[in-house]
Amino acid sequence: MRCMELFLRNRSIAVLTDQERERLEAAVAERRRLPARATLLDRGEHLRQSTMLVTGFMIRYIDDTEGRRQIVAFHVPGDFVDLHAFPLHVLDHSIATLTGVEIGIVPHGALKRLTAEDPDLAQKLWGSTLLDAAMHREWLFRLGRLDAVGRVAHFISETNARLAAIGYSDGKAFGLPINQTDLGEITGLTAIHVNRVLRMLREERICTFRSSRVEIADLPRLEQIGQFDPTYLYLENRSADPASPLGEENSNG
Amino acid sequence: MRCMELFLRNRSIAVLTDQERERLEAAVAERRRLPARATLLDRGEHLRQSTMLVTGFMIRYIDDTEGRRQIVAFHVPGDFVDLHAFPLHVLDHSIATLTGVEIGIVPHGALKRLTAEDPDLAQKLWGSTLLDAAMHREWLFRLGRLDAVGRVAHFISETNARLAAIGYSDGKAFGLPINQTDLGEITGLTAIHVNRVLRMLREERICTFRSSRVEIADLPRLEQIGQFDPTYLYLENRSADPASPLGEENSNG
DNA sequence: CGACACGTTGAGATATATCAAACGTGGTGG
DNA sequence: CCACCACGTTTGATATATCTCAACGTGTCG
Repeated sequence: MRCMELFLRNRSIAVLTDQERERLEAAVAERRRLPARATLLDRGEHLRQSTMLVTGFMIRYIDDTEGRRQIVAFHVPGDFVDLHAFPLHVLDHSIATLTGVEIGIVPHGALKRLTAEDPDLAQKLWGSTLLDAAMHREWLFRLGRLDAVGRVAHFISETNARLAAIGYSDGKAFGLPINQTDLGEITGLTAIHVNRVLRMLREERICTFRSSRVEIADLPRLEQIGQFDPTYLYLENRSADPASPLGEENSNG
Repeated sequence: MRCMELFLRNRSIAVLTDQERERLEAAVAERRRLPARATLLDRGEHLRQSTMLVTGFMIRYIDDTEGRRQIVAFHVPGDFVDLHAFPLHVLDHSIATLTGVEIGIVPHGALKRLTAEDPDLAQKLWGSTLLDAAMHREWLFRLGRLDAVGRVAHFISETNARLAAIGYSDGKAFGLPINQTDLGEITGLTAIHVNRVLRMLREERICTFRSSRVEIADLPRLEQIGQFDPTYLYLENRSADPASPLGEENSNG
């Protein structure tokens, strides 16, 4: 797949023209693979390039003084994982892979040229980083206002919607290559409590999460428990682009 | 004071040239006052302008289904409160004043022109919205990984650092015009528990918060309890710009 | 002076964390 | 092919942080 294939797919703001997508594709200097559970970069590093996630899953996180981490973002294919390093230069958090990934490297010099030449594209790139900020805010809501079940339900609902937008979920089932510890680091819970929450969701016939696969039995109920309202994702519609050649290749464990 | 006086003051990324600041100042179409505890805009509104906060304090927040709100951002003078509405058009949260405020209104048309003509300025504006995103991430860390005392200590430390950067704190005391309920909505706690946390901080001689004024007795201790590391604020240095004509005018109740 | 917002305190309930242990299960080496 | 190991999951018992409910105090402003 081409690097920029999924970038901003199905987002209502910042719809890329074919030409813009072409230009971004041309800005990719290098394509690389990384193994699962590898650190891409650490907090404080100075960056001269940004990373487009083409396949696989990544996270951004902040460690506390005892080394326990808080995951602050979960990334899916098509996410420009650290585009914010272009204006910011130094990042305040670390980035790691969850699965094996394919990434495209875009040098900041190329971005500088692109954005200087094309203010519309610049604004769309800007907008794409603000989608992450919108997600951060929703995560703040999740941590600050929802209880354990709500948080897990919210995360699953959100991920379902995001994956559906890029053709990785059919709307009720998808591969989610994380374990219960990760889920705890996302939702601010212990892995043990996550386990109990998952059992509850399973027993209530709302949703199951086993061997890296989510199956949603009762989506309305799940979204209601998570108080999930997808407007903050700025999605065009909630189904995948049928032109997008994505099948069942996403169930990686 | 001029509208853009404090914008990006003492931030290590995105240092504005005098000319850039002048241009932004010229883009201000209107200056306005709003009373305390007033809604500036509601989630979902379509915006054609953005708001520079000149004096006073504002918040951004998301309501849950029962109307309890989670504050997702706290804004101080010099913050471009909803600049992200320029690329995003529609916001996913509401914005309100805490105190009476003076604001400067900047039409998106003017921003469109400025950013098209001046890619460097565009990148700095972009960067300024990413500072908010960095703060969101730190807030996620706060909610996800810190206990009640830690969260309150972190917020006070952060606010101290931000206010010091614009000359509103001398490094250990500042006006903070919020009540304990607000503090609970920021830290994901009940007002009652915030009260107990504050008592603890007071009794331990770390910090007091009374009648809208914070006095920090033991800053290292406070910052350690809050695991506060200010790198995510991207501050040039931690003291105020001495050229900035700010005195004791900030203790509003 | 009374009303109202905000702060303070106490007692009890509850959600989540912690500690400890057992249970798969897939992968690896013998 | 089997034994074993590492990792993730599951469960139980107990501890603890925070919430909830209820009441009372305090200051400010009309």
